[in-house]
Amino acid sequence: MGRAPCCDKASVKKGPWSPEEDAKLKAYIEENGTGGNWIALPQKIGLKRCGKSCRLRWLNYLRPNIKHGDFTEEEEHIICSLYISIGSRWSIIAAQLPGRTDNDIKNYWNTKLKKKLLGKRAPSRRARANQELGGTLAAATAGGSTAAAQALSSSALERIQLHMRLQGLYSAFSCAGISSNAPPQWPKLETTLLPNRPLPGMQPTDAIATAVSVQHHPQHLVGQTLAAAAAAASTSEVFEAEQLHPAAGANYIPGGPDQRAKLGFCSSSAEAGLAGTVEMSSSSLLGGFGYGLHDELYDFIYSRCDQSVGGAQGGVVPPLPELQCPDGSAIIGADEKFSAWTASCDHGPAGQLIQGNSVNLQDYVLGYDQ
DNA sequence: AAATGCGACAACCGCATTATC
DNA sequence: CGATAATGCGGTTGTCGCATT
Repeated sequence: MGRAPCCDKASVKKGPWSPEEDAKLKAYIEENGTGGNWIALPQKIGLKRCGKSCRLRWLNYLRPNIKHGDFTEEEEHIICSLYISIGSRWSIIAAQLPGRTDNDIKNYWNTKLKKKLLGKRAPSRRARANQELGGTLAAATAGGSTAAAQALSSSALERIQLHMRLQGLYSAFSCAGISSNAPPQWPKLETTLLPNRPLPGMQPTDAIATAVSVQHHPQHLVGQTLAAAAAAASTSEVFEAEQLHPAAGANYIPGGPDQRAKLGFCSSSAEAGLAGTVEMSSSSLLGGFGYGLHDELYDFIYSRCDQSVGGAQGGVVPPLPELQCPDGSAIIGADEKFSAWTASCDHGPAGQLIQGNSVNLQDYVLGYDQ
């Protein structure tokens, strides 16, 4: 037997909200609040709407201080950085951008930012490229974990591409001697793959809990903000753990160090001596089983490396498998090859944004706190 | 001028989680 | 402690307007 519907579909109005409906809902909530019961609210005020619909309308459009459109460059930075590190956890990302809703950010990412950063191509070419990339990834693991590569979600591929693109761009700028003294602004995705990682195929519940580690400068507020966001995302387990293991700092990942992978971004090496750490466990952030994108990446990388280069040694990130550029122009493997390729591509505005190897979240946070 | 394609965005749907009884 | 209801969240769809053919 299926789940009971939250409302009577037949008697509920759907589609765009009228100004009258908006006014009714807004007036009631401003005066009385939601009353802690969205389901009953529409009946109270005579709206033929589902409670969920009312909630969505209020949260996304009617509540005070909502901003729409015109995302700033700083906001784009934050969205990209967080997307790389935690994926499509839009509510958490939205928590970093006051006035923005998860729906807004999601739409902005899907319609603009993704294309901007991953490169906009004609649909047919793009579709072909994705197909080729997927096929190449699968082929790269032939004889090994082909299934693991094939199982790599489109979101994972997207983030691999974004990561590679950003790193490629960074390398290109570094090689050119640009911005050597400029403040770091973009994340360098730091992947620390620890040894003794269980092999793919084990039960999800045994899978490694991946942690996103955001290290920050002591006086910066980003930690507080991230902490608030993470707390809101029910990651209190990690924070409690950190309090219990203060000495462990950034290296503490619940569940045992020998079965952990860490994938995230950190501030520049010039900011070494970091005092605070915020960790978000992928077991809560990336899915119920703690088996999410990072694990997919790990599976993919290691299913290849275990055979070809003997796996990771000493926490060194193995090179990504050889890939064919989406336009078919080159076979790429090592970062420098990809850098050369990306440098030759049309990066659009994103290219102007890449200047360093880290992200200065505190600047944005301070700005929005004003 | 009409048809078609495409991008942007609002809204819906279903699942997961949390709260309550 | 289990069942049920309410809420939160992310993916997907529908619709509208603009651009192109």
